Amino acid sequence: MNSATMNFAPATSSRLSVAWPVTKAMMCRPHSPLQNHLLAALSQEEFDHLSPYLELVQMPLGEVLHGFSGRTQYVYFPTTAIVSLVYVLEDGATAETAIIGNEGVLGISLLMGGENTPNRAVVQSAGLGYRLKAQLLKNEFDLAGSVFQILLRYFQALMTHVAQTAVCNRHHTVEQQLCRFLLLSLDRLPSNSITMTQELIASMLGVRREGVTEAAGNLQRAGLIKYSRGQIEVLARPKLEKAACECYAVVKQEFDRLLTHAPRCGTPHALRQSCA
Amino acid sequence: MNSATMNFAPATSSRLSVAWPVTKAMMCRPHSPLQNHLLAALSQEEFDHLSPYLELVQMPLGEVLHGFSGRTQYVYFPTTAIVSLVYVLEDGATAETAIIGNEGVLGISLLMGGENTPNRAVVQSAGLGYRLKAQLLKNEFDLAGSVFQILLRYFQALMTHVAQTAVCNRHHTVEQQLCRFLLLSLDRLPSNSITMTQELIASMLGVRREGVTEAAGNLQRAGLIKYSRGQIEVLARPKLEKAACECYAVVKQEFDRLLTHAPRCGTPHALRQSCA
DNA sequence: AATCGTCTGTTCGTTATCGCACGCACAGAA
DNA sequence: TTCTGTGCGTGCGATAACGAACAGACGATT
Repeated sequence: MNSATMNFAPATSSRLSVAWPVTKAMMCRPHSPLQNHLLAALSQEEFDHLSPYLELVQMPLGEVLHGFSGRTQYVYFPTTAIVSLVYVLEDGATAETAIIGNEGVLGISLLMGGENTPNRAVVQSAGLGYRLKAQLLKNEFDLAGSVFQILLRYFQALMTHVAQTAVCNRHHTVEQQLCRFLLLSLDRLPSNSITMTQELIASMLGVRREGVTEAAGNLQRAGLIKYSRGQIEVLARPKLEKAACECYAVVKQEFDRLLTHAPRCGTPHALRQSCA
Repeated sequence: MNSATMNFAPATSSRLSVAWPVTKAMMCRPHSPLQNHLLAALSQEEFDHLSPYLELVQMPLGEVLHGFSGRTQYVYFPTTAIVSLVYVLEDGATAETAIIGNEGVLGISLLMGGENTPNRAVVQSAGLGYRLKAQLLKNEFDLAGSVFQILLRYFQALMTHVAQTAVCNRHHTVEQQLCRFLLLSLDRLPSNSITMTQELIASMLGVRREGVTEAAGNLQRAGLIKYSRGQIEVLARPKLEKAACECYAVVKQEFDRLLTHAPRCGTPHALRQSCA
């Protein structure tokens, strides 16, 4: 078994052994479902219809939101949390195929006919999010409307993301992929700081922990990042973008292209309407 | 530049330099749109609505059905052809992220808001297919209905396929991936024979031609396959399935699960109605 | 202050794949 | 038949990543 896979191997447990707490910094700002771009992109009418059913939930590091066995009943709209779609091979080896943060929704495939998904969704960065009974959204979905259009656009962008990841896995070095990963994570976080151990990153990228150590060491010596015990700070983002493979830009551009009507996190509700 | 990528490097040309002809064997059987599983799964009413607009087209090897530049106006329903979604990196390196044959449709992402796709679709195995002006299907799509449900299920299965490929790229050997590739191709072909050079397979898998030569040689010595100058014959499919990584089975099962209502290729039209 | 668990740094031998080069075999054309 | 192009086999050094083992460094707990 690949040592980089140990994090997700204990399928019987729903959590990793380590969990970063939800800090006060995460809580002090007023939390609103509108921090999730998809929810923010709904029309006023559709949002009002769903909002009574949105539950604010903590999403601690390592929580497995759904997997092979559990019949998931919720879709999750992360606001400050980041979730990874992790495929688990028979031998326990893992690899991330997509990152879902405040730009997206987790569990959309539940709305498309399947009752479960062939992957696990693991919280990659602790934070908050809103969950919604999947059936409620499915009702909306079945009636079509703008919810429908938005979700489909998102699903397409997600597909691009996954596919680009596949190519990246084949052709790019660990260091390039680390840069891509950090940038994609950064785009879904409010600060320049990422809370994530090298061991966890390794299991996400599907490589050895030592490989991440070496790549991260190079980036740190070059002054692009600074890190210590699970805290990674990005010092020179432009340089990081140059050090990354093109996969990052491709995915980002595709998301921007497809989801430009979704306003950024924190846009006031009133303003939002002018976008419609 | 990776030598395995040369096949798709000349973006100015819409074809590879070599094209296998559409043989008489491909033409002698009566061709019907119902050989495509998605078309066959439509209700009688929806099928009748679309069928006047379906055009039978040849799909010669290497034809680029759509890419970055060309605004594609058609969706393609292959019947005997196989199309690969090929992602092309900046340096010209290529990797396939999905295979589309008579079980699916090419260009569905055009219906979901995007006008182009971030990949190229290259005919991997010459054959026939039906094309349809994308706008016509989009009209159906916008009105919802069972077309809608079917396409979404397919899209989800495709997503699984792509994602599994990403994992496979990361963790499995060339030989395992070759087996997976052959099996997935076989499932979309009527015989035990695959017409494909090792060079082409290499560019699909994103590996060197020599790597395919070595892996294929192993399989041939073990009696699983027999090949000569672009003709690959599968002699022992069960053994091939054992030699493949689990990615093949995962993808196949997911397609079966999501698309069980789509009858097999060649099912008479009358029978088809009983499935609705 | 001492201890312990976790995170990170480093080394070493092994392996898979790469990139390149060359040679052979077969099929169709001259 | 001979020539030529294409497909396939093989060998070789280089490289990236692997697997394993261990050492140091830091933080939290006692």
